[in-house]
Amino acid sequence: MPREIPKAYEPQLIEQRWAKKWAEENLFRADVNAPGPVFSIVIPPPNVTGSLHIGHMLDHTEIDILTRWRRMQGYNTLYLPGTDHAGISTQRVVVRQLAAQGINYRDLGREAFERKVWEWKAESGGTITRQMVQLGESCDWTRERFTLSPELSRAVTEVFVRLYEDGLIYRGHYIVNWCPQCRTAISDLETVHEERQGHLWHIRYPIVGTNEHVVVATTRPETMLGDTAVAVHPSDPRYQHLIGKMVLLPLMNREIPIVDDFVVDREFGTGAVKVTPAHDPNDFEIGRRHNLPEIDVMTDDAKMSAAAGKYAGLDRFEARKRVVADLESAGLLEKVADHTHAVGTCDRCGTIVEPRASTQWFVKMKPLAEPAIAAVERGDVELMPDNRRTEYFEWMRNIRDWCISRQLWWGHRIPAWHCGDCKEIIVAREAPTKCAKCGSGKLTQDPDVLETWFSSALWPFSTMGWPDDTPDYRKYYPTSLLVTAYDILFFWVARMIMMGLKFTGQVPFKQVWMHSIVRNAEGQKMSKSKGTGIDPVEMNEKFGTDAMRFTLASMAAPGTDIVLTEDRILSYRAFANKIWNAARFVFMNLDKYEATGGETLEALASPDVRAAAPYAAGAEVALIDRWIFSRLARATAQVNDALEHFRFHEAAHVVYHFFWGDFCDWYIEWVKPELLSPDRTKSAATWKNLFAAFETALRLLHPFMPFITEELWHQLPQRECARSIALDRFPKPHAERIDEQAERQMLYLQQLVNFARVTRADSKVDPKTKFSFSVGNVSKEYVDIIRNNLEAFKRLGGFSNVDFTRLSIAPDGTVYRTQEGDVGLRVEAGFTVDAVLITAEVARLRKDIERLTKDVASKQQRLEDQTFRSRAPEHIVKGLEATLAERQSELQKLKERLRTLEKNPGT
RNA sequence: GGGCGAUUAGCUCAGUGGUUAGAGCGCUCCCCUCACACGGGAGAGGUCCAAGGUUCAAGUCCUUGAUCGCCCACCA
Repeated sequence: MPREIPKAYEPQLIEQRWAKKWAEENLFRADVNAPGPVFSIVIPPPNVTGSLHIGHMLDHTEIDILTRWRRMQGYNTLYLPGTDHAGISTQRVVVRQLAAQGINYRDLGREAFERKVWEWKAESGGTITRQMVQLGESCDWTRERFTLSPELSRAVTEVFVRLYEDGLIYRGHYIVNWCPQCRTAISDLETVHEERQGHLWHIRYPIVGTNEHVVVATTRPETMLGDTAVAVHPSDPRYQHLIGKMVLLPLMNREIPIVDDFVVDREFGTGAVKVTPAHDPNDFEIGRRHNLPEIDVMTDDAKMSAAAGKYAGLDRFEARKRVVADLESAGLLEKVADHTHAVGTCDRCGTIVEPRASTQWFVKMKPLAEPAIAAVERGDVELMPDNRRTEYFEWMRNIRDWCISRQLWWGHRIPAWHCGDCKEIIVAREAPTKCAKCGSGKLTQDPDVLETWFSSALWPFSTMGWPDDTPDYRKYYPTSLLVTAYDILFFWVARMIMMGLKFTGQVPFKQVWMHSIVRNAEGQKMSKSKGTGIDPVEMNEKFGTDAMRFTLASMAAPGTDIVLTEDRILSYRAFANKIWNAARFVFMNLDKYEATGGETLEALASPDVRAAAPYAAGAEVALIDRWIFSRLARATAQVNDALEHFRFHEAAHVVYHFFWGDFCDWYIEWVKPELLSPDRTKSAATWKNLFAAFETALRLLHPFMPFITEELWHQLPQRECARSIALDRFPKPHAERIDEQAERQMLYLQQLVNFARVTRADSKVDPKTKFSFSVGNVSKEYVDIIRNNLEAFKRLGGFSNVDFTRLSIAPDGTVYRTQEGDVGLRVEAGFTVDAVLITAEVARLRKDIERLTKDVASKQQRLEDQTFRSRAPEHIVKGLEATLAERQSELQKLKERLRTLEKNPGT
């Protein structure tokens, strides 16, 4: 029955179909009872608000390639999908949406708002998982997780309570980074420092009871409204006499002391610093040491508060202008200098963060960090690439306590209750009914939620059912590998290691592979919101997911960031098209073969066709078949090795060149006529070999291009694992099929064919022009090779006949060149050599001679060098000697050829 | 202020101390040959950022510098 294969490869027609089927059939469902070593991997959970961007696509491509590869190798595989509730991001999205409807979320109230978010999540929260299904990612959808689900929330509460009980969580009043837009505290990591052009204002503070003043310098003049001291260095001679005196705070007319403190840098500014304990981390510490009051002069949304006197109600930057203007008119502004400094901005919204004293929950990190450092030092967790280890250690050794509370409504509510009567704080797994201390029933739960990364830190074990001891947990934890971009090493990876060790006593994953970030042509991080990104969904629709995956894999070399361009994707789409058409060739010929009564398909389709390859038609296996299976075995081994080491680009490169270069350009072209040969023995053997090679190549390609390989696989008359190629086995490296001799001999024939093509191209004759080929002083081995492969050799080289009778190279040859050592050949062409050929040939000869002469000279010199001979390993010296001999002989022949041409330009 | 990375063909990038430094795209020439013009064939194109050093041998290791980029950092 003829197979219907559309002429052009159209990924749109096949990808959706398979994606749907794979998901519907739960094809990639993990089974704890299945045999094989475990390969488990949890997805870095994308934001539930999100849609797939190019970074996810890279991440997921790498994960899916590895997962499919391991699965095909017989591993018990789990790729666990899920999403993150993404506290701030999600809340912002819904707040904005409500605002668009004219609703202020605060008016709605907490519970109603939370309901709105859940509604929103139910409606539009699944975008990214839908996209993942469309991409055909081989994850187990029955195990999909969400950080804010009841199950995972239970794990979060458990962790919080235990950390609190262990004294590792505390509530305290400190300076935190406050985002006035998100109206919450954010962690140090969520604060992005940006260099900004600003000013340094020098302000005179009059000293009480004198006509003197002290000049302080500040980048944030509006905070002076909250100043409670001026500080100088204890041993600064300029200010010794002022320590202990009072200054009159301008504009506020408040008397504040001059204190001495070691943190003051005498070199900076004037050496005197205004102290605003409520709005600066340094000042906060000074305030603590000197018992200074804190005056918070701002509100949650960074307007000036009542404490700012007449500036109350102004936006902080407006207040800055007014304060500066007022100081100036009071004659208290000494000077304004340009000053570049780092300004903290909110990771999520870009708003300038306000350092602000506030009461928050913190995790004490040192005790958690120590074992996590040790685990990486021991190699229990392998961080790769290696240079990331340094970063990790550096950060972990200088780790600071982690502010985990957020003034948001969307997230895990902190499991702490405040007693309205005695102010006791009760941290518990379940809501208490009365105060543990005073028995009061007036308990209110802490309003704050935990920051998103707190629950993410538990992801590798919370997803496995922890704190229960579940079969999944026992089977798949610790996970085998984490694949993620390097930019969340601190946010996520480090915290997972700490939490994993603390709560499971094990590392959460054995290996971490941190890949690069994808950038656009301008080198910026791709971002949908900035419009600078390549949208992977669009690209997938345009070029196909397979092409997109292959492109990303081919560019995923470690070290540098990836710059993605459309023409690159296009070239891998062409590769997919090539695969498609190779398959068409196979299938069309198979139809013809069947129609002419060829061997039954059963023979070809037998499961062990691939195991027993290569096949012989007669007494011996043909050179071409030995060769292709050797190449295939080599490619397989290389792919395995590359993937073991996360060298996706190398693996992609290998399969690309195997399939296109070896399989299509040479193998298929070579065996073409034999497929329909009337000699049934021959055609049957050829078919078996072609089948085995093609089918194996599809399996080799499958992890990289799952859709096209699945589609074509199902057109094959194969029987084993008929359900999906993804459940079949990955090719074996078959070391016994690697055949150096066959590869060398094939290379020789390829060179001869290539030589004929060059001659044809240079001479500008009709490409169909046939040459007659004559063998010169070719050794018997190679004469036999030509003889044994005569049909293909003549066809691919375009030779009308091959003359084996001459035993020496004729001096009147039209074209003459050497290839293999002493091997020569001669081509007689049935055309008149014209000037173009001569010119081209002479030019090339001269160039080659020049290059070779230099090369030979340098090699001779090397070999004469006694130090080289005595110190270099023997195989290097021997190799060099052999190469030199080869080059010398080649050079000699080129020179002869040049002389012939010059002497006899007419021939 | 620390730390990290990059600099190789026109472009985007590989390159694991060793013998003539590679790929894809682009470019030039020829070919719509019955799987594929998303194709076939043949080419051109590189003082590997600079200067020193280590080594028998350096694109590769070391030092310094230049340029670009990133990360970390409470200097007002």
